[in-house]
Amino acid sequence: MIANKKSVARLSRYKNALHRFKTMGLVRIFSDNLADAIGVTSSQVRKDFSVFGITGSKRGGYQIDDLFAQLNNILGKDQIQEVIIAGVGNIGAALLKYNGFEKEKIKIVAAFDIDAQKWSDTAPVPVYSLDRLIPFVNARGIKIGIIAVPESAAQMVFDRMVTSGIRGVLNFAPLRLRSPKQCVINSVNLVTELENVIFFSTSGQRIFLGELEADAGAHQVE
Amino acid sequence: MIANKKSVARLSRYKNALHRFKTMGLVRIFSDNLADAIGVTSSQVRKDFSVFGITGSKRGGYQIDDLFAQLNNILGKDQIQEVIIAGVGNIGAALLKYNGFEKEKIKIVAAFDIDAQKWSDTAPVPVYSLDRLIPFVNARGIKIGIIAVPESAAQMVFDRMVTSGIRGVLNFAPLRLRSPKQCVINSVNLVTELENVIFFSTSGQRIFLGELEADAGAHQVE
DNA sequence: AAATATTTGTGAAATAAATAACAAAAAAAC
DNA sequence: GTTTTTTTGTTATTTATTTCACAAATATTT
Repeated sequence: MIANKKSVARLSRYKNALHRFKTMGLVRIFSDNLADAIGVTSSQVRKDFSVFGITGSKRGGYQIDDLFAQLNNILGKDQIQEVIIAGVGNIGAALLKYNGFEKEKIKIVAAFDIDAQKWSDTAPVPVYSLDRLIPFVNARGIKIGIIAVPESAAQMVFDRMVTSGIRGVLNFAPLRLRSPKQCVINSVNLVTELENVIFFSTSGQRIFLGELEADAGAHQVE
Repeated sequence: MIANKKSVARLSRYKNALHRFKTMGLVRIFSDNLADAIGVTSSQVRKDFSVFGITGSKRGGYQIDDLFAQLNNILGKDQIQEVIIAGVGNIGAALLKYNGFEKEKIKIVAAFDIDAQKWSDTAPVPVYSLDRLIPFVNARGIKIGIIAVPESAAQMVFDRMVTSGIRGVLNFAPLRLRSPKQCVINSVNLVTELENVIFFSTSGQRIFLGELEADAGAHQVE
């Protein structure tokens, strides 16, 4: 099984589309439908499934419930994933309130901030001092963290996360994090994402965009 | 000039690193330094520059000020880009307050929401009824929009944006937008980004991650 | 029950992207 | 002023990803 980042991201998108097909009352689905729903080719869908060992039935397509279960299994949805956030500023606070995670069995169990004003034991998701990050993560065995602190604090926070046993980080700070220990990092830079839109919609680069059904989902409709 | 999404995203990252080098007092820089700063190879840096027609001096490297100006020029930073947001929920509100856009000459000039409670003419960035989106964008000639509304409203909002003349959209709703008119779409799905981290940090996929210095910046440090 | 139509699964081919390699240029050293 | 060293710019190579194409399988129709 040789997965790449894009194929995993697509699995997530298939699952999303699948959910909508299911609510529409469908029971089975074909690679063609999924392809159309997320904007890739049907070959791509089948190849992705092949990579992850997902199989359907020839001529019969895929049973939605079954496919859904397989995707959830691959994406680690058999159990709730506990996640922590460092930084309760604009982005951190938005993620805390965001209700899209819950239905994906992702649970933000705590947030940490340097600002005492933000601390709260009683909030729906408690907010603690950054000093409590390491013991908390250690004690709870949390493996995933989100970095939503300013750039200047990001490396320090990341170091603490890695020290405390976190193995994967979603990073919103615009810099390259470094660590002596192994840790998966996925960085999202909102400014860059917007700059991309600006570049491709204002430059004469139209021709090449059609092929740009890329990672984050950039595409051009005709 | 054959740009792809990744190369444009990297330009943005080079610029960021460059800014830090400049504040450190440096005047010139080599492809090696930039590569190290953002985590790619120096070949990649030079190749990117080559694609966009950026040149330095052999053995002399690049003058930071000059390079900075060229990058800004390519990324359309010679003039302020006016942007609107649809949806003032968690993510929309966070983006409104986010101060990372301003220094990139991106200005959010208005937001639109269906909820009258959120309307305000006097806020730093005014929030209007969604009904005012089309005339506002039309009158001001806005070309870039951000979609931060729930999935169920996203297609409708997108249609209005395209109708009103918007040519590029940064979309946070988890679905594929469709339009009969040409429009650049860049979709960011926060759940998917986090799922990616979870997948690669919990599965035994370590081996392939090293090569995964991908689009959104995912990488694994040793 | 046989014939037909459709869709999967997967290697092969094509395309795209990243890295390596190195000649040419220009600082720096001598 | 010549030699040496270093770094760019670009072409060639390698690696990664997507698409094509079609045999094999199985619903559906007759």
